Amino acid sequence: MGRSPCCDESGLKKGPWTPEEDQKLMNYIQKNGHGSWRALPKLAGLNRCGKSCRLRWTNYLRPDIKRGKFSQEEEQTILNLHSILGNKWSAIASHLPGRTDNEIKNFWNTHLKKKLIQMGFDPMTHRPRTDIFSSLPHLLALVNLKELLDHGGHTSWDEQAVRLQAEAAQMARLQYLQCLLQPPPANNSFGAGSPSNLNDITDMETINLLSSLCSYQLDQNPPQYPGANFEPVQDHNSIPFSHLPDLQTYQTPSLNNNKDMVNQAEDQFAVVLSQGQNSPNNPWNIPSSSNTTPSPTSMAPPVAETSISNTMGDACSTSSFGGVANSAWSELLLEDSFFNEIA
DNA sequence: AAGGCATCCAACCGCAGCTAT
DNA sequence: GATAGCTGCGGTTGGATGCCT
Repeated sequence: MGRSPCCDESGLKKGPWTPEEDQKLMNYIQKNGHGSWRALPKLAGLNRCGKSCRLRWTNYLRPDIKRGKFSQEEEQTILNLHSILGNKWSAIASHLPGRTDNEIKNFWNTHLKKKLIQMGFDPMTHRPRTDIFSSLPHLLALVNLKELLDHGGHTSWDEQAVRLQAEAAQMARLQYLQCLLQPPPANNSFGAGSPSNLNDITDMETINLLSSLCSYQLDQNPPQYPGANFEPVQDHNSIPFSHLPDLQTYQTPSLNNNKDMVNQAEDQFAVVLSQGQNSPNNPWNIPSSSNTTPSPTSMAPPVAETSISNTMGDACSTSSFGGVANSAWSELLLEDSFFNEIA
């Protein structure tokens, strides 16, 4: 497998393109097509290597390139596709007309990745980070500052630290549970401990987590996730992804009945398990269509995921965890109000 | 106003896959 | 099958710009 020597050749210009060079390249390609990139520079009268010409054309000069800020829809598409495809920028770009792989890659690295990290999600797996406790000192500092500002510092540091540790543990449980409830990407390249197939979520640990989660005393001293003090959403139009199940207002008859919540969630698992991996209720079914760009009306998750997530949402809205632990967590990354609170 | 720092993004580098010989 | 050449892709770099002190 030989490497192209073109860029190593001396005497060829490198660096930013001048308007004159752009014009030469455009004129040539519009007349003749690019043909062989290696031969193109000479034919077009450019002192560049073919690779540089190709890059300049595909990333900048191509007439169908869309410029400007990424829309929220595009952001969402990138998030969705990246959760399935990983760093396959060209594949992702093929679903975003007018956007180049380079542009998407830059956008990911400068915006979306940071959002995920700050939210406590692993940008590679799109799942909650398991090392949540490593960020505890930072969270403690944030919340302590907030407490001081809100309440004049009536709570001691130790008391807050103890409370926050309990809350962080609870949140870790929530995130882990949510991790289990999410479908894995196609290549399934997660680290140790991630569920690799449906059977992996049937263990007692999952059920114990559910029980633990639901037995938490939500009505007494509801936990406060730093920066996530959400008021119930009144204006649905203010949510950028209003097509999603509304977790704040969704009500089940068993909202305050922990036992029913556990039963409901376990029943949901049972349905999925009894119907097997190919069940339409199985949230682990990955859409096979190559055109995965979601339309607003097709964004609702599979039945099982919706139901369980709503169960989670009930608990979460009661416990002020709302924005963090629902199954549509990625949508929240785009909700600036939420993100700014965290930051 | 000026210097330092952070962010953005166009462009480069090097590897991998494919095809031709 | 081995080798060479070409293209595409993803990671990284560095200059330009903006922001902060």
